[in-house]
Order: sequence, then C-alpha cells, then structure tokens
Amino acid sequence: MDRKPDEATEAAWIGLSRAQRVATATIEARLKAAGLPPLSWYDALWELERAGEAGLRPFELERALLFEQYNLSRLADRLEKAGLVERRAVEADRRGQMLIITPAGRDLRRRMWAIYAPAIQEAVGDRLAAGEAATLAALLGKLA
Amino acid sequence: MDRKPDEATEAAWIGLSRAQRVATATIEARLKAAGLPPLSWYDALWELERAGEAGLRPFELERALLFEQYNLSRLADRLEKAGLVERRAVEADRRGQMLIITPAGRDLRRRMWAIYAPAIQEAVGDRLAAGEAATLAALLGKLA
DNA sequence: CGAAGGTTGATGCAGTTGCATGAAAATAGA
DNA sequence: TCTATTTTCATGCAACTGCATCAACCTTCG
Repeated sequence: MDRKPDEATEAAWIGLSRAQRVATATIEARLKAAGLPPLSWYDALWELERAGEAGLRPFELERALLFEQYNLSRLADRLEKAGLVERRAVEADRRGQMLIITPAGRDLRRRMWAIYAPAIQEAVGDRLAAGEAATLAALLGKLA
Repeated sequence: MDRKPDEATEAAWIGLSRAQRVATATIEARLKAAGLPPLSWYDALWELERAGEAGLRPFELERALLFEQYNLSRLADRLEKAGLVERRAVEADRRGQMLIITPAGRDLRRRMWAIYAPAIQEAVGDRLAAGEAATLAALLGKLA
C-alpha cells in the first residue's frame, strides 16, 4: 500500500488548509468589524433556527457542527447568557435538555447573515469562475 | 452587484469548512496518538528546515504560515524551549532575530513526517479518484 | 430485578489564542 | 539633522480550547 501522498494530494491538503484559513479570516474579520459574534455562533443559531420550535439536543447540535462536547456545552452557556437560546428540560430523558432559539437569537442570526453572505461571496464566489464553485463543492464533499 | 452567494458558492464554502475540519482532526489525532506535537510545529519546522542555515526572521515565518504575530512569537518560545529552534541575533537589524532549526528540530520534523504523510494520504488521497486531487488543488489555489 | 456498561452533559485546570499595548529600532520626510 | 511614522517583536490579561473526569441517567442483559 502506498502510504505517502503523491504531489497532487499534498498540494490539495496544503491548499485546503490555506484556503480555509484565508477565507475564514476574511469572513470573521467582516463579522468582527460589524460588531457581531463569531461564525460558531452563527452556525449554532442557524441549526437551531432550522430545527424550529422543537429545538435540538446538545448532542445533536454537537454532531451537526462537528464540535467537541465540552465546546458545545460552553457555547450553549454563552448563547443562553446572551439570551439567544433557551435551555429547556426534556421529559423523556432527564439527563438531557433541548436548546431552542429565541426571537433575539433569530434576529441576531439574520443580522449576521447580512454580513456573512457578502463575505462568502467576497471570499469564495468572487474568486471562482462560473461552474467552478460546484466542482469545488463536489470534491470537498468527498473529503467529509 | 450581487453580494449574496449563489447555491454552489455557499456549498463550496460549507464544504471547505467541513472538509478542512475533518481532515485536520484526523491528521492531528494521528500525531497525538504517536505522542507528537501539533501540526503548527511541523509547519514551522519545515519552513525553517527549507530555509537552511540562514534561518528565517520571525516576521517571514509569520507570513509564510499565515500566523498572527503574537502566536508566532509564542510558538517560537515553545520551539526554543523544546530545543528545536535557536534564536540568534541579527546584526543588520537590532530589533530582529533569526530562527534557525537545530538538529533536534530536523529530527523531530522527520519523525512527524513519518506519521503526517500517511495521515494526509488517509484523509485526502484515499478519498479522491485519480486526477481529482490536482483539480481540487487548483481550485483551492484560487481562494488563497 | 440489579449490576455493568453506555450516553448525556458539566466543569476544574492547564495550555493556547485574541486583543491591546508597549518597547526598541529602523525608516521617511521636513 | 531630528521628529514622525513604520516595522519588529514581546507580553499582561481575558477568553477560549483541550483534557480528564465526574455525576446523573438510561439501557442491556444475566
């Protein structure tokens, strides 16, 4: 078995690291400049908004976002403290809880999207020709 | 001007985030399991090894690695404390210093590569068909 | 049932990162 | 020259992450 990456594989890995860093830095900078919280807050709020009234269990959100358990637990703390998320007990499992987005959470997510969307366009869309984004997305999908 | 990403652009951005996270997690886990330091140490050691006897100025390494200045300053502290890198004064600019890899640094880098290389193959190479890696690398290159 | 094992979530502590700032030296410009 | 600006690097402090571990509950299986 060939356990050394060939040149193209290595280039893809390095490109993946660098592209993600550059794009993330751009996007996070736009959010910060607008006085908004980081991307991780957006991701969590978006998942919770999509989940609707029912909300999500922390472990579900953890898997959806690929977060470590302790990081999600603490992110939930911060979101709750900021009034963006409500923690609600769940009858079926007394260890558990439901995380439910609040109206303030939905509002913040919307305001973040107003900055986030053009930042994605700037960091990704503007740099790819027509059709390339779809090709890139398909290839990246094979890695995750 | 269209400042909202289209569907493919958004998919590419999300794919970029997730693919990088999954691949990095795999690779870092392999290094940790082997009792080796994180990727950032490898990257720094590799740049310094390529720079040879002359070494690199911290600000050069900072730009090569896309590190924040304070993070590089502290990474250099740790590498020096671990005996992997030597800090040497530079006559031409008395603010500055040269970072020079030590034999122990070269040795560690080599041992890390023995784990890192197959991990890249596992996380990236094995998941792409022939030719796809080169396509992916080219597209990612446009983002950075 | 009842013990063993797995799942869910929180948390103390150490290490790392982000932010703001500072000190020292180099450079530019009047 | 000599003052203002920029560059290079470090660091105190707060926030965040990683690690280990714990407590509570659920599930499985003899």
